Amino acid sequence: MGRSPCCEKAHTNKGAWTKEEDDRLISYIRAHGEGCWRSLPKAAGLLRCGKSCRLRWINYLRPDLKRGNFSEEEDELIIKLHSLLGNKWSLIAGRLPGRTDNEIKNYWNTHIRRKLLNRGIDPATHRPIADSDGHQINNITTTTTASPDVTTTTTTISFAKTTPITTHLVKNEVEDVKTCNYSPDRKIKNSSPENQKRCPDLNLELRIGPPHHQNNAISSPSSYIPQHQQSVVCHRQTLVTGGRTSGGAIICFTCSMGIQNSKECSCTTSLSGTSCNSTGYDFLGLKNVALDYRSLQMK
DNA sequence: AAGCCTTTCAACCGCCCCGTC
DNA sequence: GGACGGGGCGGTTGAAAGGCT
Repeated sequence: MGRSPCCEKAHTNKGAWTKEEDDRLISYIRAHGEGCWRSLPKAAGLLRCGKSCRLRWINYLRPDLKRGNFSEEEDELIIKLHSLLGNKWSLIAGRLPGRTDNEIKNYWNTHIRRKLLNRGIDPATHRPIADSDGHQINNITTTTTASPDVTTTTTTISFAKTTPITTHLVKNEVEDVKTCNYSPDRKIKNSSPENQKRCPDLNLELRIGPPHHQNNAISSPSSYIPQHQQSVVCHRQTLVTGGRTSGGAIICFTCSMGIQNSKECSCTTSLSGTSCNSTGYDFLGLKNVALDYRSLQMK
């Protein structure tokens, strides 16, 4: 027995929304707020599927939407987040106020993909595209600068036909992702074949800077846990080894993303008052201060 | 001007997760 | 513990707009 359809398809409109339908939806949500999407169309007098109403509201009618072109900063943030999260458009959208997952997804497919290809980067893997012989077509050089608080590595990627691209990576940011089977969304099965396949694609060749030495744990690239052994074990290792330190506090990557003490994290640090919170660790601009994972999803 | 091709993006579809009973 | 319903997500589609010949 299949599940019941979300709406009576025979009596619903499809396709582009009319101004009148938009007005009805807006005025209904203004009056009653977002609620049960299934019953909303009937209550609002719309011949639309509830899901269609939700989509229309979220992607187009919401008052806090930022319309217009993406800025260069937004472009780069999307690229960076995509390299870490993959096609998790809702999570990426959560870091771009006023943008929707659908909008970012479309923008990725129409603009950023091409932009990366022009740079000689495979948009799926974020790795340099190899030539027909399998050789990478670029040169990567790195320089490292150290300040008392943070070690910053500058990676310059040179292409034969394009201008150099320079990325600035804070020490161990990439390492955090490499070693941690981090799953910001519980839909990502850490141990699933799909995810295990995807993790190596997280720009891993850009692992830069000396490995982190903490608590006699993993200290060199060669001692990373083999991928097939990663999962909870890997995660716990990462809690110790993958995080950055600041003032002696060890910062769990997962905590830094605001997911501590969830199923993804069993470390003892707390956002609400101990090490993580006090450090102000800024991962991709994700200041952990008051960062709630739920807020990433925004919707 | 007309026809064809390409690009863009709003909207749909099907699946999955989670909460409730 | 299992069934069910609602909501959310990512992938895909197709109409409209723009560009090119």
